[in-house]
Amino acid sequence: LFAVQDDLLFTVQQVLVLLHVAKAPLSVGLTRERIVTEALAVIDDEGLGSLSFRSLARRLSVNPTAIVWHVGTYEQLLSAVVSSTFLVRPKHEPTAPWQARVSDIAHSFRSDLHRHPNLAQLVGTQLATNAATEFGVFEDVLSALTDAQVPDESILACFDAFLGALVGFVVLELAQGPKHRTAEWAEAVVRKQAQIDPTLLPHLHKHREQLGGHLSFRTSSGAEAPLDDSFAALIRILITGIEAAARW
Amino acid sequence: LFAVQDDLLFTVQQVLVLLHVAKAPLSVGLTRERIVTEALAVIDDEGLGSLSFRSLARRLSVNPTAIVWHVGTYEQLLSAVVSSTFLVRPKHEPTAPWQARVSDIAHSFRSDLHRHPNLAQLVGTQLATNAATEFGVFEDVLSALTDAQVPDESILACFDAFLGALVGFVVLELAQGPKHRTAEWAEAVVRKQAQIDPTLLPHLHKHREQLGGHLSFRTSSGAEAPLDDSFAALIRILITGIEAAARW
DNA sequence: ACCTGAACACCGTTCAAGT
DNA sequence: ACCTGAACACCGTTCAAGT
Repeated sequence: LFAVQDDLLFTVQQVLVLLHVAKAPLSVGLTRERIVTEALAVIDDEGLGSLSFRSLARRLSVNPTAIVWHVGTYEQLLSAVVSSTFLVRPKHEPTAPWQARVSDIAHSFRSDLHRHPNLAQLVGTQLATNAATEFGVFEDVLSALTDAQVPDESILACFDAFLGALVGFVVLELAQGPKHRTAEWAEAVVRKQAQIDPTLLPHLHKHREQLGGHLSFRTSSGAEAPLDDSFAALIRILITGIEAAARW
Repeated sequence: LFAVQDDLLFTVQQVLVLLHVAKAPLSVGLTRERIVTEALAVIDDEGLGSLSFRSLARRLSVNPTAIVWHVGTYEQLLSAVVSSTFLVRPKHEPTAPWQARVSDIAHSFRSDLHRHPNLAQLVGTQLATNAATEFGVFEDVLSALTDAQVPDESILACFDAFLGALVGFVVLELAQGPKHRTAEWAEAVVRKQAQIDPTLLPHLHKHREQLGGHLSFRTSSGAEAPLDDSFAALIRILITGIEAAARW
């Protein structure tokens, strides 16, 4: 009995906490986790613009300030939501060739973000997630680059290049159109494409039929019209580019 | 005199407008252009978070609703600011090899955005700029890809891949850290890096000394600590990747 | 420890009114 | 045409107070 004294002391503390809770039945059982989950649901269903402490508070039937107590500032809530989405991530066994592993990582990241399109603008702009995300993916990428025989002097530059291109592409792919007057805007975009001058912009004019669905010319987000072929091309380009980096 | 009747009629209208203005000396001479310029100044100096119709109105000594009348909604103001930044862009003469031209485009885009780092989050998330931006750059990219002998079936996929990687990388590079408690956050990031397990994450552990300045591990934005080497690596990777795309 | 409630200093947007 | 002013329906965050 005396041998477990430390454990007992700790238990006494826990009991005191429990009594405290019992004395205060107004505690609604609000958790940081519940808040983050609900916030993600709001972002997915209604968009980032509809998320606020006050709207969250209404859905959770609590006072807005109760949320502040749990998650801190609004900025911290957002980065908590982002990192909660990318927490679980299977570490790849390094049996397959590095090209296949890199391609796997890329496609799985993209489908993760496509599941929460409204999160893209946060991933692109928030540096705050750096402290929270798991390191597994980054180990996998670095392992693949090592297997690709990229020299040590340039391996981290290639690391940045790959991750930046990958994440950046998907973020841009999922960029959103304007909230209001989308119809007029879409018309304006199409009208401007129709006016492409054959002599001034011959190459754009040559491919003008297919241009509509591509970057800087499309009228719908990647959430509705995913750029599958373009992403496949990017991965292919990156892989052959990294293959060449072994001879730098 | 009668031959220029149309012109005269138009002039009469203009005179009426001028009289109208003369009768209303309260018109402060507020222009859409002045508003956009001032908005960009606010974004550059104090960050996007400090920009609002009301703060702009104070700086311009007008009523907030006067701004609404000129630029429309807040969202439209933002996309006006973005497109105003990327309006002037010299068209490259297609004399140099396509690799050099593509590299030029990439570096000039990056230095443009580095001049306005706080604009990056808008470029990454706004699709609305599509209607406003000049088509010159896109023609140049497509021209380069044609010279690279990328087949017609995959040229637009490569177009997306290149632009997405380029713009996406720079947007991520310029991502901002948290506004408050940046010191504690930076400590947390560094502390987590120090705890990298050599057996679980061997590759990260091997390069742990250099990791601090790179994507997903840095504590400062690309505005303060630009990722020059990483960007150079990206361009090199993309170019050799596109070279291979000719044989797809 | 966990939550309420009031208060503060903000927002974008609409709409009627002035000149 | 261009701008003011009031009003509406929102915000995040602080801080004292309750249990």
